[in-house]
Amino acid sequence: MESKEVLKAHLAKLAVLTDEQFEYLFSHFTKQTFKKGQVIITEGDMVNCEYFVIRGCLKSFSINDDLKMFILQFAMPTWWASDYNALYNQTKATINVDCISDTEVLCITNADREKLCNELHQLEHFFRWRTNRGYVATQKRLLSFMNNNIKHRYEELLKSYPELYNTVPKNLIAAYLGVSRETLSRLS
Amino acid sequence: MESKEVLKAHLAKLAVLTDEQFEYLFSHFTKQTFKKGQVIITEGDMVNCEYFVIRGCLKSFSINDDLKMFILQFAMPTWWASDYNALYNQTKATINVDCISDTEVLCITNADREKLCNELHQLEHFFRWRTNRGYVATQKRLLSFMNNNIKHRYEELLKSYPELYNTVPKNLIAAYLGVSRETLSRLS
DNA sequence: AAAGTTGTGTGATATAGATCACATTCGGAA
DNA sequence: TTCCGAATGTGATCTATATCACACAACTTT
Repeated sequence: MESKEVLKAHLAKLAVLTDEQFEYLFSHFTKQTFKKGQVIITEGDMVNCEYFVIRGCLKSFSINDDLKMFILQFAMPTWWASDYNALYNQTKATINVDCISDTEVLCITNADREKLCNELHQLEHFFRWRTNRGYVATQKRLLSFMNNNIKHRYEELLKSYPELYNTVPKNLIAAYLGVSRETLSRLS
Repeated sequence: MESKEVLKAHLAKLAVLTDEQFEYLFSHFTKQTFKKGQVIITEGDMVNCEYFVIRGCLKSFSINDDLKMFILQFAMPTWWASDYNALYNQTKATINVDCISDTEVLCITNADREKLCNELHQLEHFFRWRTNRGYVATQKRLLSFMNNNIKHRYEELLKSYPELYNTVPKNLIAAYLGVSRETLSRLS
């Protein structure tokens, strides 16, 4: 399936758009490809775009003062990624985004998204629901952190995203779960 | 200031609405008052409404298998609260909401919010941005959990919400920060 | 004012997970 | 095919925080 079709099918789940409307909004996206390990957003830089993953896998992450990495999000195909704090508030990035594997994305600027949301009520509806879902998912993750032990969280993660088990090295899974790779390895 | 004025001023920060439009949407809200300790949402129940706090303070929280409470959110005046996971997906509540002090709220049903968002593009815009902010705030909290020690997180919280220091007992602050009250007490 | 209830401080001990150290396996590049 | 770095497993400590236990202060309620 072509990237255009992937986006169209994705939008159709939450928004009703005519073909003309879709063609119009699609003209605001640009296709980009990256190699494994390439960096897309670097801490400290300004952020202008968000990325819709077509193929491959991204991670967004931060490095703390002790040089420990924490992964905020993996982004598999049909997921969106950016530093939303920086993007929405037009401030410098506080997180990084890079490629876990060779990746193809569709990219749209913050300004274009806002313009399109203003022009197309249905698109504003789509983006409201995308954020609603992200908000609820992040709250759930916070609750899981506080309420469940690591083993439980690991099993929960693998149940929700079985594809991660083979795609993503264990040290990255550990960085997502917020434990050391040694502890993850000892789980069972 | 009357509750109607509070909501109007709050909406005006992100949406442009005529007086008629505001009156129309306000007619969908109902005013409710609760006493300190009263429960608004109970785990396991269905959730139909979300609440805009006018006066007082709410907390949303979960209790895990070890009977430990984790506070997902405090809701001070002009904050919104509900179990959004349950509300958006029309499933049973997994968190509780109750009153830290005597509280007055404006209440709107999920169905009415969706209806109004569909009728008024500007309101959909408002709710998209409200969730955007909530999403970013929750991500920041997750990052702070992983990257900062308790003392740092406590100071960060008091800097962001100094009113909590005198309003909310320390055991609840501990439950929000995800530490025992003893550890919080030993901090400085 | 007495009595219960809720909130807070602090010592002693227990424990989950981090950290350090090293061995082993695996997959890609020369 | 060999070599090197990345990924993984596992033992031996270390440490931050939880847990238990108690004292006391600060409120409500009667």
